[in-house]
Amino acid sequence: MGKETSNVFELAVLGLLAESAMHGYELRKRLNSTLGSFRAFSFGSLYPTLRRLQTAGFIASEEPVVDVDAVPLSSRRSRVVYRITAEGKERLAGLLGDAGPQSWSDDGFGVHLAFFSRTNSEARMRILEGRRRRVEERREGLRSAVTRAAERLDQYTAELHQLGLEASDREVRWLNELIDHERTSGGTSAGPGSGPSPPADPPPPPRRSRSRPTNPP
Amino acid sequence: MGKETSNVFELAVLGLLAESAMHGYELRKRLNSTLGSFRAFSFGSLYPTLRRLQTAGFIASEEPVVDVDAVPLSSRRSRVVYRITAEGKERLAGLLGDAGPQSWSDDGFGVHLAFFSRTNSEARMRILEGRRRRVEERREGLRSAVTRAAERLDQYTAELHQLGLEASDREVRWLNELIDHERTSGGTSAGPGSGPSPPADPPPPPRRSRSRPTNPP
DNA sequence: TATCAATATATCGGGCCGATACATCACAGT
DNA sequence: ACTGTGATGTATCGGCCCGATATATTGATA
Repeated sequence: MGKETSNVFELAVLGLLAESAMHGYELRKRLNSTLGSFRAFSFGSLYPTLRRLQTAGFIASEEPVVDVDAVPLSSRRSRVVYRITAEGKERLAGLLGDAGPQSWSDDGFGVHLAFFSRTNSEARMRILEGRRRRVEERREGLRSAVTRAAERLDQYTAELHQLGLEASDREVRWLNELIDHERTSGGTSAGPGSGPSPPADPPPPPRRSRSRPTNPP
Repeated sequence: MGKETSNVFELAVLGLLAESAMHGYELRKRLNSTLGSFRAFSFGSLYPTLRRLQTAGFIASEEPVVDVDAVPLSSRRSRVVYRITAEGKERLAGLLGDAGPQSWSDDGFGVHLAFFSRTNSEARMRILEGRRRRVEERREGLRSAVTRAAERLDQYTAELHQLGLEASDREVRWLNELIDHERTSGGTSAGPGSGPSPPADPPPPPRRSRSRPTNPP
């Protein structure tokens, strides 16, 4: 009976701790800079999450015990460093491969994307396609919302929805390019249980940005 | 004193009930079609909100009591109709004029915008400018996030942030046009008690349409 | 030394939501 | 007439998430 707490944080925290052990404050900074901009990870969520993960055995806390030597007894408090455990790594692998509904959500998708280099091609595909379906649905909803608002003569709302409609449309096109790229150059490992280790396969960086050159090669 | 529960729902519910009394299910449908697309209003939020508003005296429930006649004792359940009270109307006026932080949030802005025709020009201005500041901040955050992600060679995340950056940029431009329009032709919106204008002067419909990030994942 | 800002950990109240459980009703298929 | 299926309709519960808040410790600055 899986609990399936869902929890977008879980993936984010485990993913970061898998790279290197660190303490809460640092964790939160990285969360908000690296993955951030999607959502603001607050302490009120972080610490409970850390405790949950610790209770579950996915992470362990180590106070940097300097014990004797140079430290009498006070000082040397705070700065609780967390590291991922073996079970945590398994859990992380499971979460990375899980292309469930939470991975198409706005928040979940961003977090999953941030760890795409550690996600196998098949899961990437399912996540991208799921996200696309999700955004297409939103787009259709917006489309009728624009019509409805226009009929109600609510110009303000109509334009706001129009704005969202265009944004959704752009995201769908972006996803199409990503999926295209994934299909042509990423689909080498088809089987689910097949070779899980593409030895040294850096994330196939998809090209993009039609309207904006921004990133010259 | 002021509770300031914030509560985006409060404005949305009061705003709709001010137009006409209706029951929960209908309320939710309108919420999700008229204002919807920003967020999914769920029953798990709606009913507690209704109870809160009722307790506060802002709305009143009326069961369409058919009592005797044609109904033995069972049946004639469900369909609890809610109507706004005098206090509720005052509260609504207060919320409409409140250009606080919650009105620049993604959700809050959409709801406020939906009732712009009943919002006076000054509050509209403050809301639009506040929203613009908010989106500009997000845009700057995204800008540096793109750079950071590019430096980390995380092409996926960099592109996602780029997508959000462009969307934010479009929203800022859209807001600029709205604000421009408001500045040049605003001021015709009346206060709460003023008479309706038969000669037809609906919300000043600004032209153009750009994108809107919805909520950039 | 005093003070300020950043670092760092932690909790609490309350709101919001997905899931779920009930009923009632309209209506189509049989 | 019977049945079942889906829409209508009201409601609650558990759990997560977040803003606000409290409290130390450190480093820099005046």
